[in-house]
Amino acid sequence: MDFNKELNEEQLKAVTSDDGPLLILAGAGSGKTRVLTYRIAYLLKKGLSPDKILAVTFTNKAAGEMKNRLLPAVIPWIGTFHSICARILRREIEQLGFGSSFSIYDEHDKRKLIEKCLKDLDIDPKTNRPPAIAHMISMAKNELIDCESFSKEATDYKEKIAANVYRLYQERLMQNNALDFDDLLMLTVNIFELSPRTLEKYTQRFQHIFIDEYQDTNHAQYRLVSLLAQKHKNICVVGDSDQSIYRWRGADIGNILSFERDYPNCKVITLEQNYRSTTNILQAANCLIGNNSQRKAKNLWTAKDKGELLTVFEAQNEHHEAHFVARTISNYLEKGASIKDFAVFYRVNAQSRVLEEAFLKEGLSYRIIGGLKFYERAEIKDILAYLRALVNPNDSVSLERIINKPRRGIGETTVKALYRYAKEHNCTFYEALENCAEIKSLSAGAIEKLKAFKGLIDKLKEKPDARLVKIVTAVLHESGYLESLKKAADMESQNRLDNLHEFVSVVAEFESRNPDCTLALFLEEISLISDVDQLSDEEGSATLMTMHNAKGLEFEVVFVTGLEEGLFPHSRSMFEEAELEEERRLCYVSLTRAKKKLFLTSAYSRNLYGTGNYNVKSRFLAEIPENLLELAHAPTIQPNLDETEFSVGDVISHKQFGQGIITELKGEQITVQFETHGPKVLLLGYAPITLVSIERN
DNA sequence: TACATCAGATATTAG
DNA sequence: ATCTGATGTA
Repeated sequence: MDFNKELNEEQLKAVTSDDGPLLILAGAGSGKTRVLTYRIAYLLKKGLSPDKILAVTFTNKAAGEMKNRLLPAVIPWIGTFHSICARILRREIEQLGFGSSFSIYDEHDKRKLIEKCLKDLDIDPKTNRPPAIAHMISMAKNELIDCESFSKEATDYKEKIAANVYRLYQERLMQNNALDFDDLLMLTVNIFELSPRTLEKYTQRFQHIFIDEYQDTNHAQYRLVSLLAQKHKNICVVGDSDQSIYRWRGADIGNILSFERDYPNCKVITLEQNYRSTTNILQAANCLIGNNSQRKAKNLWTAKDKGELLTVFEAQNEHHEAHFVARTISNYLEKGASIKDFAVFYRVNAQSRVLEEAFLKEGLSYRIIGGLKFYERAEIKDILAYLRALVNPNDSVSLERIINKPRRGIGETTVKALYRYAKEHNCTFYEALENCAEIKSLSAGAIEKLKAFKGLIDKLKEKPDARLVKIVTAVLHESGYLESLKKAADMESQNRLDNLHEFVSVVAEFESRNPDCTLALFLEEISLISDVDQLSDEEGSATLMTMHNAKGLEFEVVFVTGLEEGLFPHSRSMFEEAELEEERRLCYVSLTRAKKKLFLTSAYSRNLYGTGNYNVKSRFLAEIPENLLELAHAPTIQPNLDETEFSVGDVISHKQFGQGIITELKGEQITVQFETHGPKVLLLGYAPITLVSIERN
């Protein structure tokens, strides 16, 4: 690393700045990752020991990249907040009464448990929706509010209900020796606040702390950082308030805005030169974000050329839009472009399917980041539940999941009887299973089946030191899981078998990377994996992902799709100013991912979740100066209309524009004179129209 | 008592 | 499209 050669003046200042609090306000594409890694390298060169550093990144992938760049130094404490907290908790959580082999519950497990709590508290899930309650609990945890204080401060009816659920939910988590994602943060803070000795151990160790994407930290993370940094005050945070997009997850933009107040003697360095995008792209982004009132103005600039204009395409519907994207990429490829340089962003995962279809039709290879995640597929969750149950027998959510998978004739009534027994005897679900013979209400047959199940678990548990692959294959075979899928012999089961096969190779691969890894550590790692973590630097495909996942990435050519009111900005976030501004920041993040060329697409009509919508163009399009935009000429398409043929003179009906008469037919283009909207050119095969009457001479 | 089947509600963004 | 709850059946 040649600091003087590879860094600009401000970057160099940031890298070589003295000890003490340091705030780096880094605009999009201003080289913040580089600055962060170089600063760490600089400190190492000055003699700082690598194990005195704590570096928090937003994804594990970013952590991996940083590690690679810093080779040969090995920095043991680099990771996301969640993975670092999990690591601390494995060592310290016994202070709070949990066991160190706790399970980590994902959103799905959490929802199951909350639904169960509602049932036990006799709360109607129709009037008190589990997701809403889960959200309230999650927000409370992010604010470090425990159920006692939550209960005390609950004023309205809904809050009081949520407070009761919170209490029971927390109780159940403890019984199951399980933590949800929010607990990882909250409990770590709790330990540090309860035990000054423990805190001392870590503040002593972490002489230099680095936090990336500081604008997206929530209160719990903020508190954690404050506690850890209080001793040495060598805290370097990097972020950009214009890129804060996780308010809905508790992120508080105020954390970065008040850093200077929190650390009065801090040094502030602003990085305003963008090295990524063309002037046009950057100007578009700057103008857009200028519409936010809650922000500190800054002037992001680039030395690059103007580059091309941003291309706007207004599609008839989502298929047309997807086709445009795929076709446009094809055209680039014919001219020699490389497919890995293309990315398509969308607001909601549900948009990906149509894009996927278009890519398949066009013969383009693509990969989708996020969406239906590998580890969320039922069969994978099943095998993971087995593994979790082996590590943590208290985990009743996992036990219940597998108790009748594959079918062993243990039904709902039996499971309920076990829960009742556990409650009456104040013991765990597993202990109820152990003592199932004592349960009066169970038939001899049911008891036999339960005993057989418990025997299976115990047998699998016998080899805790075996190799991971061995344990996994033993689970798959001895549980009868594989066999039952093979017997089913339909397409879906075959698919599941393939996925399980893939899972075994994931395990094998993991094991070869971490030779003496335990099952518990393996489980922890995969529950904290993020979507972008799985994004490899693959050469042969375009990337499809949500705008949220795009944070921190860059591509030569970017398509931002679905620029329609109600979708982007999303209907759930367009009526409150703070939420709307977050949508705009999300748009800003999306635009600034592009290096050379940006396409912005929208559709007149869009089918989402099975119902049609007619949307107007997103306000974000209007916020970009017109002189930076050009309209796309639609690429040639193959009309895919077969049943109905149209002729000049026919009356057609369009859901948005109403009735109209066809005045011209030219190839796949039809011109329609609408009664109320005037003339429009629509594309046959994509236009959402139906024939009303035929008027031909 | 377990399980197949069907109708009906429900759906942002994510570690 | 996917999951839940109700209903019918062995």
